Amino acid sequence: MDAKKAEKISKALADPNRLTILKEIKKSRQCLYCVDLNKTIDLAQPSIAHHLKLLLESELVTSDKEGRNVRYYLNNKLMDEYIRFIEALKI
Amino acid sequence: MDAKKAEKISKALADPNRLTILKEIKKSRQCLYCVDLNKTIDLAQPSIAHHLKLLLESELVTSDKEGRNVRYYLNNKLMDEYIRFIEALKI
DNA sequence: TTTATTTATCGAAGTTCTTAAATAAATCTA
DNA sequence: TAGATTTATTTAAGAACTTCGATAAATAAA
Repeated sequence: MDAKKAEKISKALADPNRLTILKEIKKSRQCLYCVDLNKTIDLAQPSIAHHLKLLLESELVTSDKEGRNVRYYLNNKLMDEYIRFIEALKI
Repeated sequence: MDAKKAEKISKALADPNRLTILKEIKKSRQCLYCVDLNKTIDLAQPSIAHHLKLLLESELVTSDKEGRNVRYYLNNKLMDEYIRFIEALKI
């Protein structure tokens, strides 16, 4: 992973609501419907949509559509790559 | 590590110049003088001082003074804690 | 087909971040 | 002590980010 990618992922992780979203996806086991987040997180719907978009753009999460719902998944592989980047910073 | 701390570290990592600084500290083996960064990074001195301050506040780096110079060190232990936080996000 | 539900987009306001010039503070050297 | 070097602080401008209301788009349900 290059620094530009690590920067983007770090940015995606640098917000309390986005960290909460990631935890919620994990809690939901494997996937999560967007509509459920609206109940959990105290933000207006467009704000949540915005955060999900950033998470998707960072590729930390993936998604697919099921009717009018959207399912979100954690990208464990990318998280591992990010971890390896941080590891490589260490002495 | 709690989410608030992880958020702060993520913020510290979410900038290209700060990532470069971390790499330079690593490259310098163990420690780095601030004055050397001014030669390596194409930023004004106050900007570099600002980034170093953020890195110190995140605790990703530590420092000590040697005369009028300042030495910077990577905080490997905190990096490990951060890595564990990311690990815990995975499913 | 009309209505309801879910998600996305646009635009604007407020906040935070990045950067650098000016300058101060600390310490070294001559 | 006077001047040079290194680092920190203040202030301000511009860029980027977060948030939400309004609204659009897509699809499901009645």
